[in-house]
Amino acid sequence: MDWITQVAERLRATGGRMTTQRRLILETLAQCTDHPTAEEIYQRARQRAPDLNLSTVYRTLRWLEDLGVVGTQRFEGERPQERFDPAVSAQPEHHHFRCRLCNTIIEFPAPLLEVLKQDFITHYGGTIESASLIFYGLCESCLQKVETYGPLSFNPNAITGPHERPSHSTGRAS
Amino acid sequence: MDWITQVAERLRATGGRMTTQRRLILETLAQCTDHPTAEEIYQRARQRAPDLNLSTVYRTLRWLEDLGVVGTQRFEGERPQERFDPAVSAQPEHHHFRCRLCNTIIEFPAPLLEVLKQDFITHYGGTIESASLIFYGLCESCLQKVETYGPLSFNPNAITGPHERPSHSTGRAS
DNA sequence: CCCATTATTGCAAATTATTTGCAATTAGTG
DNA sequence: CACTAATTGCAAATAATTTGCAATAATGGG
Repeated sequence: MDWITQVAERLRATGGRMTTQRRLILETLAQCTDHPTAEEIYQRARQRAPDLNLSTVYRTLRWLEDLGVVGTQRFEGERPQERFDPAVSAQPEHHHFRCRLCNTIIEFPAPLLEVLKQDFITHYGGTIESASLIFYGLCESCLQKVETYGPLSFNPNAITGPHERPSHSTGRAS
Repeated sequence: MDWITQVAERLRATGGRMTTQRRLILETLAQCTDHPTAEEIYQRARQRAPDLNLSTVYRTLRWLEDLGVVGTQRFEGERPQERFDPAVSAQPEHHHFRCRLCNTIIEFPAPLLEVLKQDFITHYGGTIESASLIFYGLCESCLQKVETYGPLSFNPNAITGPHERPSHSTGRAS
């Protein structure tokens, strides 16, 4: 039984219905190798069904999130939007590296994290149900480029001082 | 030299000016033991200067963020808003545990994370410049309560099925 | 110590991501 | 095939955050 049928089954079990739109969104997700935003998923799915609506995409994504079929991530330095991670059901515990220059995301397992969790509980008590670990840095290929050509001028995280932020200025012409 | 003077100095160094509002916001931040939202900082600061404006709070916070004086965090399951962390300059590398029931945040150091970073680089190359680690679970005191009284009914993360999300419904009366 | 320069503020309006009410549609059931 | 309730599309509502602009205020120089 393939992934979509599996999801459909879980859906039925709770009184849900498998619709054309939901199938389309599931198929779109199945083809993703990245971490798209709701808008991106909408655009990709829309190529096959132009009258698909963005609300439907959001509703479907929230539903999949509740089902644990997709995960959500927020990355620093981005517009305050959510990215969806179609890979959670395949590899429940994976984490993310994000390249500050090319924005590539690398998913990696971190079994050692269990030790960190245990450490935490030993000190503070309680229980840990889930964990989110994100590394930020340069991926190998961007690192090479920087080493070859020197620091790239469009570095989005460059600190420019208090009154001149890269994207959001204080409202004065510079 | 205290923290505020230090920040002020860095500000001057880049052509910035220390204003009443900025000092007020800095003082407010210095008293925080939690991770407030911009709105919360605004409300607290406003008690001493009622005509302070929310935009000013945002602008000041972004400026402090660029300076590395405050950090920002987004927690799962919250409205898509940012929380600000006044503790970053004091302890640059600390991480967060968030209790799913009482929302308490515990900050903890994780020296072992260095091993994880090294692990990653060994496998994938590149460099790691920063890391964000968040644990979600129950804090010791909520765990006790749950063990004593049974699962709490208001569990905000409870999975309720596809068509009935806790907060955002699909638009149908249930 | 006052003035000029220019960073900063307050305000209101704009943006952006996301959610929601509702009438029309449609999947699944008998 | 008809019925019922889940789902959709649409448009409008929220909510967090940013921005343009005129007015204000901090600093450096006379």
